[in-house]
Amino acid sequence: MTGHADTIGEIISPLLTWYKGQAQTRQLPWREEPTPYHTWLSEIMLQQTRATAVIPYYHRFLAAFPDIAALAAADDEVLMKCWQGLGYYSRARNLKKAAQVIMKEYQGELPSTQKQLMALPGIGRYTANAIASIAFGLPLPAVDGNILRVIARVITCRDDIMAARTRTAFEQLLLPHYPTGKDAGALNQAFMDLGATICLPHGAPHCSRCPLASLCLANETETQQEFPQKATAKARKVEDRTILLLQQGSCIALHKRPNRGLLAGLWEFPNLTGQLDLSNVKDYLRKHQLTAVKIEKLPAAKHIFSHVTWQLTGWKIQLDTAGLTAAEARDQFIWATPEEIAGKYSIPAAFAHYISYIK
DNA sequence: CATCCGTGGGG
DNA sequence: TCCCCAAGGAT
Repeated sequence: MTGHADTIGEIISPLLTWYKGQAQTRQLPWREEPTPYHTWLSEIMLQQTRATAVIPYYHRFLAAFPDIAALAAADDEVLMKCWQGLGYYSRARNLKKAAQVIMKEYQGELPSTQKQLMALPGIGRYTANAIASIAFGLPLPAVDGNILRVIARVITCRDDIMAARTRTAFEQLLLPHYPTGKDAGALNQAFMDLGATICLPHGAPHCSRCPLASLCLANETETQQEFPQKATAKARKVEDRTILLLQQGSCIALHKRPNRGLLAGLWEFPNLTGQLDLSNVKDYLRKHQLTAVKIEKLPAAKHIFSHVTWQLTGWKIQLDTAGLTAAEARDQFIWATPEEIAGKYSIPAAFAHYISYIK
Protein backbone atom coordinates (compact mmCIF):
# COMPACT_ATOMS: atom_id res chain seq x y z
CA MET A 1 0.00 0.00 0.00
CA THR A 2 2.95 2.31 0.63
CA GLY A 3 3.61 2.17 -3.10
CA HIS A 4 0.64 4.46 -3.58
CA ALA A 5 2.02 7.40 -1.61
CA ASP A 6 2.53 9.38 -4.83
CA THR A 7 -1.08 8.93 -5.92
CA ILE A 8 -2.37 9.98 -2.51
CA GLY A 9 -0.25 13.11 -2.66
CA GLU A 10 -1.76 13.98 -6.03
CA ILE A 11 -5.41 13.78 -5.02
CA ILE A 12 -5.25 16.47 -2.31
CA SER A 13 -5.11 19.57 -4.46
CA PRO A 14 -7.81 18.67 -7.03
CA LEU A 15 -10.10 17.49 -4.25
CA LEU A 16 -9.75 20.74 -2.31
CA THR A 17 -10.25 22.80 -5.46
CA TRP A 18 -13.37 20.80 -6.34
CA TYR A 19 -14.78 21.18 -2.81
CA LYS A 20 -14.26 24.92 -2.72
CA GLY A 21 -15.86 25.26 -6.12
CA GLN A 22 -19.03 23.33 -5.37
CA ALA A 23 -19.25 23.23 -1.59
CA GLN A 24 -22.33 25.41 -1.43
CA THR A 25 -24.32 22.91 -3.49
CA ARG A 26 -24.68 20.87 -0.29
CA GLN A 27 -26.42 23.07 2.25
CA LEU A 28 -25.76 21.55 5.64
CA PRO A 29 -26.75 23.55 8.73
CA TRP A 30 -23.66 22.57 10.74
CA ARG A 31 -21.46 24.16 8.09
CA GLU A 32 -23.08 27.57 8.56
CA GLU A 33 -21.49 28.23 11.95
CA PRO A 34 -18.95 25.43 12.59
CA THR A 35 -18.28 26.08 16.27
CA PRO A 36 -16.67 23.24 18.21
CA TYR A 37 -20.06 22.39 19.79
CA HIS A 38 -21.90 22.43 16.47
CA THR A 39 -19.21 20.32 14.82
CA TRP A 40 -19.19 17.83 17.68
CA LEU A 41 -22.98 17.49 17.75
CA SER A 42 -23.23 17.04 13.99
CA GLU A 43 -20.46 14.45 13.88
CA ILE A 44 -22.14 12.37 16.59
CA MET A 45 -25.52 12.57 14.88
CA LEU A 46 -23.95 11.68 11.53
CA GLN A 47 -22.39 8.45 12.81
CA GLN A 48 -23.89 5.72 10.61
CA THR A 49 -26.70 8.12 9.75
CA ARG A 50 -27.56 10.01 6.55
CA ALA A 51 -27.32 13.78 6.52
CA THR A 52 -30.93 14.17 5.35
CA ALA A 53 -32.12 12.24 8.41
CA VAL A 54 -29.94 14.28 10.75
CA ILE A 55 -30.93 17.80 9.69
CA PRO A 56 -34.31 18.08 11.50
CA TYR A 57 -32.87 16.43 14.63
CA TYR A 58 -29.92 18.82 14.57
CA HIS A 59 -32.22 21.86 14.61
CA ARG A 60 -34.47 20.47 17.36
CA PHE A 61 -31.52 19.42 19.50
CA LEU A 62 -29.85 22.83 19.33
CA ALA A 63 -33.15 24.54 20.14
CA ALA A 64 -33.43 22.38 23.28
CA PHE A 65 -29.73 22.49 24.19
CA PRO A 66 -28.18 25.63 22.65
CA ASP A 67 -24.78 25.19 24.31
CA ILE A 68 -22.63 22.68 26.17
CA ALA A 69 -23.74 23.97 29.57
CA ALA A 70 -27.39 23.35 28.67
CA LEU A 71 -26.53 19.88 27.41
CA ALA A 72 -24.64 19.03 30.59
CA ALA A 73 -27.74 19.95 32.61
CA ALA A 74 -30.18 18.18 30.29
CA ASP A 75 -33.21 16.38 31.68
CA ASP A 76 -32.76 12.76 30.58
CA GLU A 77 -36.36 12.36 29.45
CA VAL A 78 -36.17 15.51 27.31
CA LEU A 79 -32.76 14.45 25.98
CA MET A 80 -33.98 11.04 24.83
CA LYS A 81 -37.20 12.49 23.40
CA CYS A 82 -35.01 14.75 21.24
CA TRP A 83 -33.23 11.64 19.95
CA GLN A 84 -36.36 9.50 19.44
CA GLY A 85 -36.21 7.80 16.04
CA LEU A 86 -32.58 8.64 15.27
CA GLY A 87 -31.24 5.32 16.57
CA TYR A 88 -28.05 4.31 18.39
CA TYR A 89 -29.38 5.95 21.53
CA SER A 90 -26.17 5.64 23.53
CA ARG A 91 -24.94 8.51 21.38
CA ALA A 92 -27.34 10.86 23.19
CA ARG A 93 -26.37 9.62 26.65
CA ASN A 94 -22.68 9.91 25.79
CA LEU A 95 -23.19 13.47 24.54
CA LYS A 96 -24.53 14.49 27.93
CA LYS A 97 -21.80 12.61 29.81
CA ALA A 98 -19.13 14.26 27.69
CA ALA A 99 -20.73 17.68 28.19
CA GLN A 100 -20.49 17.18 31.95
CA VAL A 101 -16.80 16.30 31.63
CA ILE A 102 -16.23 19.36 29.46
CA MET A 103 -17.89 21.62 32.06
CA LYS A 104 -15.83 20.12 34.86
CA GLU A 105 -12.43 19.53 33.23
CA TYR A 106 -12.32 22.11 30.44
CA GLN A 107 -14.33 25.08 31.75
CA GLY A 108 -17.09 24.46 29.23
CA GLU A 109 -14.84 24.60 26.15
CA LEU A 110 -14.40 21.54 23.94
CA PRO A 111 -10.74 20.41 23.98
CA SER A 112 -8.88 20.42 20.68
CA THR A 113 -6.37 17.59 20.64
CA GLN A 114 -7.06 14.13 19.29
CA LYS A 115 -6.11 12.54 22.60
CA GLN A 116 -8.34 14.78 24.73
CA LEU A 117 -11.26 14.37 22.34
CA MET A 118 -10.93 10.58 22.22
CA ALA A 119 -11.08 10.48 26.01
CA LEU A 120 -14.64 11.84 25.91
CA PRO A 121 -17.54 9.35 25.85
CA GLY A 122 -18.86 8.69 22.34
CA ILE A 123 -15.82 10.10 20.56
CA GLY A 124 -13.56 7.61 18.81
CA ARG A 125 -10.70 8.11 16.41
CA TYR A 126 -12.83 9.16 13.45
CA THR A 127 -14.91 11.73 15.37
CA ALA A 128 -11.88 13.11 17.20
CA ASN A 129 -10.10 13.73 13.91
CA ALA A 130 -13.20 15.22 12.31
CA ILE A 131 -13.70 17.70 15.17
CA ALA A 132 -9.99 18.51 15.47
CA SER A 133 -9.73 19.25 11.74
CA ILE A 134 -13.05 21.03 11.14
CA ALA A 135 -13.27 23.04 14.36
CA PHE A 136 -9.58 23.45 15.21
CA GLY A 137 -7.68 23.12 11.93
CA LEU A 138 -5.49 20.20 12.94
CA PRO A 139 -4.09 18.11 10.02
CA LEU A 140 -5.80 14.80 10.81
CA PRO A 141 -7.58 12.48 8.34
CA ALA A 142 -11.09 11.52 9.48
CA VAL A 143 -11.20 8.00 8.07
CA ASP A 144 -14.85 7.12 7.63
CA GLY A 145 -16.73 5.02 5.11
CA ASN A 146 -16.35 7.71 2.46
CA ILE A 147 -12.58 7.95 2.69
CA LEU A 148 -12.30 4.17 2.78
CA ARG A 149 -14.40 3.85 -0.37
CA VAL A 150 -12.74 6.69 -2.28
CA ILE A 151 -9.19 5.62 -1.47
CA ALA A 152 -9.90 1.93 -2.03
CA ARG A 153 -11.10 2.80 -5.54
CA VAL A 154 -8.34 5.28 -6.32
CA ILE A 155 -5.59 2.75 -5.51
CA THR A 156 -7.71 -0.42 -6.16
CA CYS A 157 -7.03 -1.74 -2.68
CA ARG A 158 -8.69 -5.11 -2.02
CA ASP A 159 -8.19 -5.13 1.74
CA ASP A 160 -11.33 -5.57 3.87
CA ILE A 161 -12.37 -2.03 4.80
CA MET A 162 -14.19 -3.31 7.89
CA ALA A 163 -10.87 -4.43 9.39
CA ALA A 164 -9.31 -1.98 11.82
CA ARG A 165 -5.88 -2.43 10.28
CA THR A 166 -7.17 -1.14 6.94
CA ARG A 167 -8.46 2.04 8.57
CA THR A 168 -5.13 2.53 10.32
CA ALA A 169 -3.23 1.96 7.07
CA PHE A 170 -5.39 4.50 5.18
CA GLU A 171 -4.91 7.06 7.93
CA GLN A 172 -1.14 6.60 7.81
CA LEU A 173 -1.23 6.86 4.03
CA LEU A 174 -3.12 10.18 4.17
CA LEU A 175 -1.49 11.74 7.23
CA PRO A 176 1.71 13.13 5.63
CA HIS A 177 -0.33 14.89 2.94
CA TYR A 178 -2.80 16.68 5.20
CA PRO A 179 -2.92 20.49 5.22
CA THR A 180 -3.29 22.62 8.35
CA GLY A 181 -5.90 25.26 9.17
CA LYS A 182 -9.17 25.61 7.28
CA ASP A 183 -8.01 23.24 4.56
CA ALA A 184 -7.74 20.37 7.06
CA GLY A 185 -11.47 20.37 7.74
CA ALA A 186 -12.21 21.26 4.12
CA LEU A 187 -10.31 18.20 2.92
CA ASN A 188 -12.15 15.82 5.25
CA GLN A 189 -15.47 17.32 4.22
CA ALA A 190 -14.41 17.14 0.58
CA PHE A 191 -13.98 13.37 0.94
CA MET A 192 -17.41 13.15 2.55
CA ASP A 193 -19.08 15.19 -0.20
CA LEU A 194 -17.30 13.24 -2.91
CA GLY A 195 -18.44 9.99 -1.31
CA ALA A 196 -22.02 11.23 -0.93
CA THR A 197 -22.49 12.74 -4.39
CA ILE A 198 -19.93 11.26 -6.83
CA CYS A 199 -18.10 8.19 -5.56
CA LEU A 200 -21.35 6.48 -4.55
CA PRO A 201 -21.51 3.37 -2.34
CA HIS A 202 -24.09 1.63 -4.54
CA GLY A 203 -25.00 1.96 -8.16
CA ALA A 204 -22.63 3.41 -10.73
CA PRO A 205 -20.41 6.24 -9.43
CA HIS A 206 -20.42 9.50 -11.39
CA CYS A 207 -16.83 9.29 -12.56
CA SER A 208 -17.38 11.74 -15.42
CA ARG A 209 -17.84 14.48 -12.83
CA CYS A 210 -15.12 13.29 -10.43
CA PRO A 211 -12.09 15.52 -9.83
CA LEU A 212 -10.00 12.39 -9.20
CA ALA A 213 -11.07 10.47 -12.31
CA SER A 214 -7.78 10.94 -14.18
CA LEU A 215 -5.71 9.29 -11.43
CA CYS A 216 -8.22 6.72 -10.15
CA LEU A 217 -7.14 3.16 -10.90
CA ALA A 218 -10.66 1.75 -10.52
CA ASN A 219 -11.92 4.26 -13.07
CA GLU A 220 -9.03 3.48 -15.40
CA THR A 221 -9.72 -0.27 -15.25
CA GLU A 222 -13.53 0.14 -14.98
CA THR A 223 -13.59 -1.90 -11.79
CA GLN A 224 -15.37 0.66 -9.56
CA GLN A 225 -17.98 -1.91 -8.51
CA GLU A 226 -15.30 -4.23 -7.13
CA PHE A 227 -14.34 -1.67 -4.50
CA PRO A 228 -14.35 -1.37 -1.59
CA GLN A 229 -13.99 -4.98 -0.52
CA LYS A 230 -15.97 -5.92 2.55
CA ALA A 231 -16.25 -9.14 4.53
CA THR A 232 -19.74 -10.62 4.23
CA ALA A 233 -21.92 -9.73 7.17
CA LYS A 234 -23.21 -12.29 9.62
CA ALA A 235 -26.87 -13.26 9.26
CA ARG A 236 -29.32 -11.48 11.52
CA LYS A 237 -31.10 -13.38 14.26
CA VAL A 238 -34.90 -13.53 14.09
CA GLU A 239 -37.00 -13.19 17.24
CA ASP A 240 -40.76 -13.41 17.75
CA ARG A 241 -42.28 -10.81 20.07
CA THR A 242 -45.81 -9.95 21.07
CA ILE A 243 -46.71 -6.37 21.94
CA LEU A 244 -49.59 -5.54 24.26
CA LEU A 245 -51.47 -2.26 24.11
CA LEU A 246 -52.99 -2.24 27.58
CA GLN A 247 -55.53 0.56 27.73
CA GLN A 248 -57.23 1.93 30.79
CA GLY A 249 -59.66 4.54 29.53
CA SER A 250 -57.48 6.79 27.40
CA CYS A 251 -54.26 5.80 29.18
CA ILE A 252 -51.78 3.23 27.81
CA ALA A 253 -49.31 1.13 29.78
CA LEU A 254 -45.63 1.92 29.18
CA HIS A 255 -42.64 0.07 30.59
CA LYS A 256 -39.11 1.45 30.92
CA ARG A 257 -36.47 -0.76 29.30
CA PRO A 258 -33.31 -1.71 31.23
CA ASN A 259 -30.42 0.73 31.18
CA ARG A 260 -28.19 -1.63 29.22
CA GLY A 261 -28.56 -3.38 25.90
CA LEU A 262 -30.95 -2.82 23.04
CA LEU A 263 -32.93 0.45 23.22
CA ALA A 264 -31.56 0.98 26.72
CA GLY A 265 -33.66 3.17 28.98
CA LEU A 266 -36.30 3.91 26.36
CA TRP A 267 -40.04 3.32 26.83
CA GLU A 268 -41.90 0.39 25.35
CA PHE A 269 -45.34 -1.15 25.32
CA PRO A 270 -45.42 -4.26 27.50
CA ASN A 271 -44.19 -7.14 25.35
CA LEU A 272 -43.19 -10.78 25.60
CA THR A 273 -41.02 -13.23 23.74
CA GLY A 274 -42.88 -15.44 21.28
CA GLN A 275 -46.13 -15.20 19.35
CA LEU A 276 -48.98 -15.19 21.84
CA ASP A 277 -52.39 -16.48 20.84
CA LEU A 278 -55.64 -15.48 22.53
CA SER A 279 -55.37 -18.08 25.28
CA ASN A 280 -51.78 -17.01 26.01
CA VAL A 281 -52.99 -13.43 26.32
CA LYS A 282 -55.74 -14.45 28.73
CA ASP A 283 -53.16 -16.36 30.81
CA TYR A 284 -51.02 -13.24 30.92
CA LEU A 285 -53.92 -11.06 32.07
CA ARG A 286 -54.91 -13.54 34.78
CA LYS A 287 -51.36 -13.76 36.04
CA HIS A 288 -51.14 -9.96 36.32
CA GLN A 289 -54.58 -9.70 37.91
CA LEU A 290 -55.89 -7.65 35.03
CA THR A 291 -59.46 -7.89 33.75
CA ALA A 292 -60.11 -7.24 30.09
CA VAL A 293 -63.26 -5.63 28.80
CA LYS A 294 -62.26 -6.16 25.18
CA ILE A 295 -59.41 -7.99 23.41
CA GLU A 296 -58.51 -7.28 19.80
CA LYS A 297 -55.78 -8.80 17.63
CA LEU A 298 -53.54 -6.33 15.75
CA PRO A 299 -51.79 -6.87 12.41
CA ALA A 300 -48.36 -8.49 12.36
CA ALA A 301 -45.32 -6.34 11.68
CA LYS A 302 -41.61 -6.69 11.19
CA HIS A 303 -38.87 -4.50 12.63
CA ILE A 304 -35.29 -4.84 11.46
CA PHE A 305 -32.47 -3.73 13.75
CA SER A 306 -28.81 -3.82 12.76
CA HIS A 307 -28.25 -7.26 14.30
CA VAL A 308 -31.69 -8.74 14.99
CA THR A 309 -35.13 -8.88 13.38
CA TRP A 310 -38.31 -8.79 15.40
CA GLN A 311 -41.37 -10.52 13.99
CA LEU A 312 -44.12 -8.73 15.84
CA THR A 313 -47.69 -9.53 16.67
CA GLY A 314 -49.90 -7.34 18.82
CA TRP A 315 -52.99 -7.34 20.99
CA LYS A 316 -55.05 -4.32 21.97
CA ILE A 317 -56.63 -4.86 25.36
CA GLN A 318 -59.13 -2.57 27.03
CA LEU A 319 -58.99 -3.07 30.82
CA ASP A 320 -61.52 -2.34 33.49
CA THR A 321 -60.61 0.00 36.36
CA ALA A 322 -58.94 -2.79 38.33
CA GLY A 323 -56.09 -2.55 35.86
CA LEU A 324 -54.78 0.49 37.67
CA THR A 325 -54.74 -1.10 41.10
CA ALA A 326 -53.29 -4.55 40.39
CA ALA A 327 -50.01 -4.59 42.25
CA GLU A 328 -47.72 -5.89 39.54
CA ALA A 329 -49.15 -3.59 36.88
CA ARG A 330 -48.81 -0.64 39.24
CA ASP A 331 -45.14 -1.39 39.88
CA GLN A 332 -44.05 -2.30 36.37
CA PHE A 333 -45.97 0.17 34.24
CA ILE A 334 -46.74 3.82 34.02
CA TRP A 335 -50.04 4.81 32.47
CA ALA A 336 -49.48 7.47 29.85
CA THR A 337 -51.95 9.71 28.06
CA PRO A 338 -51.75 10.04 24.25
CA GLU A 339 -50.33 13.52 24.80
CA GLU A 340 -47.53 12.13 26.96
CA ILE A 341 -46.81 9.40 24.41
CA ALA A 342 -46.47 12.06 21.73
CA GLY A 343 -44.54 14.69 23.63
CA LYS A 344 -42.82 13.23 26.67
CA TYR A 345 -41.77 9.59 26.50
CA SER A 346 -39.12 8.42 24.04
CA ILE A 347 -40.52 5.40 22.23
CA PRO A 348 -38.30 3.73 19.62
CA ALA A 349 -39.53 2.97 16.11
CA ALA A 350 -39.99 -0.74 16.83
CA PHE A 351 -42.88 0.13 19.17
CA ALA A 352 -43.92 3.50 17.75
CA HIS A 353 -45.45 1.64 14.80
CA TYR A 354 -48.18 0.37 17.11
CA ILE A 355 -49.11 3.84 18.40
CA SER A 356 -51.39 4.22 15.40
CA TYR A 357 -53.64 1.46 16.77
CA ILE A 358 -54.39 3.29 20.01
CA LYS A 359 -58.05 4.38 20.18
C1' DC B 1 -10.81 -8.88 16.87
C1' DA B 2 -15.88 -9.88 17.20
C1' DT B 3 -20.17 -8.44 18.67
C1' DC B 4 -23.59 -5.29 19.92
C1' DC B 5 -26.02 -1.08 19.06
C1' DG B 6 -31.23 1.82 15.18
C1' DT B 7 -33.25 3.63 11.51
C1' DG B 8 -34.81 4.79 6.89
C1' DG B 9 -33.55 5.33 1.99
C1' DG B 10 -32.32 3.30 -2.32
C1' DG B 11 -31.24 -0.21 -5.85
C1' DT C 1 -39.43 -7.84 -0.91
C1' DC C 2 -34.83 -8.11 0.25
C1' DC C 3 -30.43 -6.49 0.96
C1' DC C 4 -27.04 -3.02 1.47
C1' DC C 5 -25.54 0.49 4.04
C1' DA C 6 -24.64 5.83 6.16
C1' DA C 7 -19.85 11.37 8.65
C1' DG C 8 -18.69 4.74 14.20
C1' DG C 9 -18.04 3.67 19.20
C1' DA C 10 -17.92 0.72 23.27
C1' DT C 11 -16.97 -3.50 25.22
